[in-house]
Amino acid sequence: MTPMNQFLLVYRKLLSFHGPQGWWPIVNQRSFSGEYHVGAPRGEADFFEISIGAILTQNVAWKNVDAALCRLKRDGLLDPDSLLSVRADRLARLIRSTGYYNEKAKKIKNFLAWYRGHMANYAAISAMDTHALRQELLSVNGIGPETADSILLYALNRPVFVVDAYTKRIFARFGILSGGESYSEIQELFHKHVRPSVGKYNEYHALIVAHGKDFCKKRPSCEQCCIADLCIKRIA
DNA sequence: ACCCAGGGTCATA
DNA sequence: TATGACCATGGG
Repeated sequence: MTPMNQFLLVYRKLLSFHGPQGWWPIVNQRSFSGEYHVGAPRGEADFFEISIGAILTQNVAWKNVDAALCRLKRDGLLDPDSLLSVRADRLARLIRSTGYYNEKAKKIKNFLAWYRGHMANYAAISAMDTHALRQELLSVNGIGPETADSILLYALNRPVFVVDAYTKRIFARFGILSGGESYSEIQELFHKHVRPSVGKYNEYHALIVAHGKDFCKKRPSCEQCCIADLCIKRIA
């Protein structure tokens, strides 16, 4: 009997301990197979709102992003044409709560320029190959690997695993990773060991973030942690 | 008064 | 390629 895939084992433990996280469009219904149905983003509006959210949430708590998105909606600005025409300083003021607001206002403008430029409209994007699309996103100044993959997974329903600092920290703590691996090396491991599934990748990343905030912080507190038995470097 | 949050870019060696 | 400075608010 082969030992259970560690990546799947951790997924199951995190899911049963924390429960479904309800990140971007999720229905949260259990199917008979035990999978979660993820509400696929439908159309340009979902794609756009999730992409802007992915940019705004860089290195900041989601709560602050939600407030900013609400302000943009309130002023009727959360669509491509409005955000293209709004002045950068007004945009920055509206997204103040997300921190780095001047940088992020530029990033949003850069994303929009790409979106409206060189044939990259929604129909073209939807038809694009995932790898080519990822390269396109990475070419936008302000969109790095994690944001690009978040957009691919959560806004465009592509089976791409999103790696973040928690992922590295948690998996290094029980010896699957050394801690020195690159983003793409870690991503390849997940792609290899977790069968491609938009729903599972969606939930897994959200669970890792939830777990990281509660337990596997920089100053860890492994008591009551559902994967404490897997931790090699257990502190306190 | 710290520390951290659903990162990324740029300059430097 | 690998660090370090920088961006900056809000909550604990």
